[in-house]
Amino acid sequence: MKPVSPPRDQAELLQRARRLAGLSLGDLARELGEPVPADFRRHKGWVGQLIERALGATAASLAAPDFEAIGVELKTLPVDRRGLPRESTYVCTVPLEAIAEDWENSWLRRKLACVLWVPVQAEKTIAVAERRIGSALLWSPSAGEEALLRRDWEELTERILLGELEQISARHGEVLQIRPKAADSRALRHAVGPDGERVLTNPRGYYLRAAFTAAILRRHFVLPG
DNA sequence: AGCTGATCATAT
DNA sequence: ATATGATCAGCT
Repeated sequence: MKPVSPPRDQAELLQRARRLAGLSLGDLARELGEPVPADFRRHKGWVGQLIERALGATAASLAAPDFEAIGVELKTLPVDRRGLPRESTYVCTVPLEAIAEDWENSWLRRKLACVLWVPVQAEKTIAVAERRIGSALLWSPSAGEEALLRRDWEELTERILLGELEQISARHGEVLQIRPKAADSRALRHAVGPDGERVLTNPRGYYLRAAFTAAILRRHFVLPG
């Protein structure tokens, strides 16, 4: 593993990310001295961690952005041959108690304030080492995008506060959804119950629907700059 | 084919 | 234990 220093500013980060465009995962793994898994069944975070190292992410602290000094979060985006996202994107854990926050101060909003999206081919018919990295884009939510996120977040948060978490499924939310996020379905966490009591439930995460990240990619191709 | 609920590895 | 990085795999 060759260490890469953190980028000094956003321009340097973007420049580094653009260099990766067109490289295969095998190329980049070889540069970094990393073995390439045959599939991701037991290596689900492999691509993200490879790109982190390549760009010099400060993987030190947990609750901070990937590039702490310049306030940028890194997300790889698994795309098909057409360049469209195949999967939803995990954002952060859903707080289930002690939720005394509003949208402006929410964990979700902070996480999404500035994101470097790095598209990576993820079609299973392409061998992992042959999958190519796409052109990265540095994104902050537009007013419209933030309004959509906010509406979903406020609706979901209200239901959690009312103790209705068990009634929330992945079908709720237009652009944002809540799904399980844990080692397995036996993992438990405290949450607010229907009568305000403490109950145990599965940990959940916020995910961006693939249609939403597809719109982000589209916007950047339509509106360059 | 797409989506939802479940799951896997690693670091701290 | 709980956060990070996500993809898997069965069902509709």
